[in-house]
Amino acid sequence: MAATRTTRERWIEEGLQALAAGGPDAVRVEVLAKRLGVTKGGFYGSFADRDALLTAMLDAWERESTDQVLDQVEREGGDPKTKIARAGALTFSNDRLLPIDLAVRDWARRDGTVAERLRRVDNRRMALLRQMIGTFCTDPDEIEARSLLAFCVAIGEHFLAADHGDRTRAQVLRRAADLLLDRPA
Amino acid sequence: MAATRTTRERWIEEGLQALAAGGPDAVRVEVLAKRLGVTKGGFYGSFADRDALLTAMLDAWERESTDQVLDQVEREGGDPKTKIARAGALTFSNDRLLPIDLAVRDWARRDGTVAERLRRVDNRRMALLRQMIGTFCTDPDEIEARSLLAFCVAIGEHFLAADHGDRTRAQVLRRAADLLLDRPA
DNA sequence: AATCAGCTATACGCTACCGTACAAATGCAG
DNA sequence: CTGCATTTGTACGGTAGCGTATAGCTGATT
Repeated sequence: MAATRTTRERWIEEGLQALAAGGPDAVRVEVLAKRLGVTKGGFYGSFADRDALLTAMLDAWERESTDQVLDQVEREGGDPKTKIARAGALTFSNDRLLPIDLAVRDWARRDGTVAERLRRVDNRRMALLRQMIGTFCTDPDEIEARSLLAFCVAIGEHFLAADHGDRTRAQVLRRAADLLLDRPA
Repeated sequence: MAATRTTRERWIEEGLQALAAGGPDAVRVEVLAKRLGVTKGGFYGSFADRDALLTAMLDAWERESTDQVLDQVEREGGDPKTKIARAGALTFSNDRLLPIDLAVRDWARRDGTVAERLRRVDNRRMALLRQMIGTFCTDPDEIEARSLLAFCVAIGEHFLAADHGDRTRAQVLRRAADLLLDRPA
């Protein structure tokens, strides 16, 4: 084969960038082509249509945000708190994955199949959070509540525009994490 | 004048519904016209262009989610906890306002002027939260952290797809609220 | 070097929109 | 009832995007 697989991945990657920057409506074949420095001619050799690209993008995103992150966490080892902290950092402090993640979340509100994928991803992340919070908290209901709070703040933070007076957002977040993780102020 | 003002508001309302259902890209003049049972002919009598409608929609949303909610809360009175709870309910349990709110949040990530409006709205809501949490918490840093947590969970909840085993989302949220508001389990 | 799969450019038809122009309908003021 | 302002329908030109067809190019295999 000549050079099949390089380009298919480049369409997906460029599509994910467009998704992150402008939502699913911004994923336009001709725009991606221009950004890749080609015309859309070859696109339909790799994908049946625009929808097939969107599906492939979601496949790539799902794989990258679960297995890939979890594999890396396991490989690097460490105690539970360290591991979960690293898993969080790999997703929510990742300049590449975070904007895609947020875009997918909004997309999921309008598309059932996207919501289904997001559910799979979020369930794996919640499992990690439960595990981490379970290291210092015994009541299962409270573990669940704290995990939800932690997840919601990790996501919701980016959808919130409020100021905090003298404090920076990062300072307030640090204090919030202290509360959730039962660390003394 | 014949019937100028009735229709302008109907365009805005239909636009907000479209925004809630499909994001800003779904606000299309010809689509709204069809849904209103007219053609787009009259649209350009009320609005210079599509962008003017988007601005008017944001004006209406901003007014409705701040002054209007706060006025109603003040009118009905009650102690601080009751008032803030009602303010929250008027926004986040409002089948009309909530989807618009979420759509605006995603929009704000991509548009500076929208982000600026959201900032104004969120700051007023945060002020309410601080006030409520200040009734039982004295450390200002902790008030800020708890307020942020509360706000993030109110928003983030809707961008999260995770399950909770036997529990319902509502049950977990109740327990999370207990934690944030220092209510014993 | 010849071959051939697979990318690339170009051109086409089609649809959905935007914004404009203008004539017809409509409904209120006097 | 008449006149006038405003809305409405229709038609138009223009842009952007999808998906198809097809011919040209390119680089790996033989």
